Amino acid sequence: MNKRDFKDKVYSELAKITKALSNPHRLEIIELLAQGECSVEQIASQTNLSIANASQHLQLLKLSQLVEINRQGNFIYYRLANVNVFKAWKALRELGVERISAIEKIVRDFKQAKFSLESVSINQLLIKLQKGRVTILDVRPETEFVKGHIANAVSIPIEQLGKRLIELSKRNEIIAYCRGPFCVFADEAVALLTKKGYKAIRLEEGYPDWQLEGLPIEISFN
Amino acid sequence: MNKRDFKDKVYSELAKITKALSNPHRLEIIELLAQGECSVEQIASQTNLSIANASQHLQLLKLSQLVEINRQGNFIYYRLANVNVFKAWKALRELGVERISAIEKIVRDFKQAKFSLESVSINQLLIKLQKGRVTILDVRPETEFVKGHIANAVSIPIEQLGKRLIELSKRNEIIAYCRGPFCVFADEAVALLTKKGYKAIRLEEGYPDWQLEGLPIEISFN
DNA sequence: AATCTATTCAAGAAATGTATTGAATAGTTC
DNA sequence: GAACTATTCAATACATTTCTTGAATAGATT
Repeated sequence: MNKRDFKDKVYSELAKITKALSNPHRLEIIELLAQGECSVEQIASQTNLSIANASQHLQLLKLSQLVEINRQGNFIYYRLANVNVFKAWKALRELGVERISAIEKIVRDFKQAKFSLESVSINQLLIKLQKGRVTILDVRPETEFVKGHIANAVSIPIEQLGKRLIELSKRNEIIAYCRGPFCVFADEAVALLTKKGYKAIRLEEGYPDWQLEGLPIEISFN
Repeated sequence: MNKRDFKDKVYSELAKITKALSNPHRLEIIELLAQGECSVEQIASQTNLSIANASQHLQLLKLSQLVEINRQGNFIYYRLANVNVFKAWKALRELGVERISAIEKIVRDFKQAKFSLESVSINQLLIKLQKGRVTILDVRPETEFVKGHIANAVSIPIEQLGKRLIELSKRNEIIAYCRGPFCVFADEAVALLTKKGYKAIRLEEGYPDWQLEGLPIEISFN
């Protein structure tokens, strides 16, 4: 094998992995799995794909060793193969947000119509926590909260928030978080809470980013 | 715009950027540009592409805002748009090296035949530097050395190394480096130096990794 | 063993990505 | 401004990716 053949092989393997990531549905699946493992059906319904199509994408991700499976009863649960998968996803996300004005514009257009554009970063949240008087609110679906959440966070899934406001104290500032910067659950929560007279702001990043930093998390067992 | 449309748009933009990276030639081009800016012709010859084909790939990278151009006289020089492009490339590289045994195997098969598999990391090099008695040797083409290199490194391009051994002292340990983990210039250098009685080992990472860490570099002007 | 259920497979149509070729362009030099 | 040079464009052929549909499979439950 000469040097050129060697290079061609290495880069084409690398491209295979990158190709496995370079599809909108698979990127969304990666973000979803970063919240915790999911069955095929859950993935399909969360991402608006047919079951067969979701399965096909998952096969491809599995082939590229980006996800792994875990059979439990009738269900097959998929999860990210390891933390580097999320790291690569995050690097792409940051590249996207920074470089491609198209994404920024899409996000701004969509949010500006309905939501505040303000947010706090993980580091800013840590400072606020030291000072106290903060409620961390997880507005993802409860299944995701159960699989792992920021330590001491309260779970009120976004679609229940309207009915469960009473559980939140007006004396604390509320920091709402969700799956990540492209997820609007937290924006919806902040919009509702602000309207009802709460002081609320969203966390810029999502649960997987918090977890990646090695910050304290909790997992619910039942 | 509803929430589903919003997600579809965001992820498909993100996928576009990722697609721009997901081709073996474009990944190789990114790595090459991480060494410093290059003209189309240089890129084509380094990557074994036809000029027209290299140009086509570069157009695509430019369209995705991953690279930028700088016209000087007759030549158009391409460079990475910013450091996040290299960061994303690095994240993919690390994902690849760790997850895909195929890459590891290709690297091992190719190198084991000819080269030592030993290497030092950037951190290990920093420790060695404190102790002294180390020569840092840049074996990339001189054009790349000129565009930026590790501070105090000596430049002897790999194809001149045989004739210029006299410039190196046998009293120092020689740390050879090149473009990155997939580049074999440093391995070739270590093989030659070891054969000639020098104590030599390669740096695992490449110049762009060193630069990304914010470690001291030098740029030659002329 | 028969049935059920979640998931995967297989085939085909449509869309997208890639390399090659030769012509076109835009800027430089004479 | 004519000739030159580096780069890009355009058209084509070919390969790859993606979605849809309906059938197949593998494991769990009865």
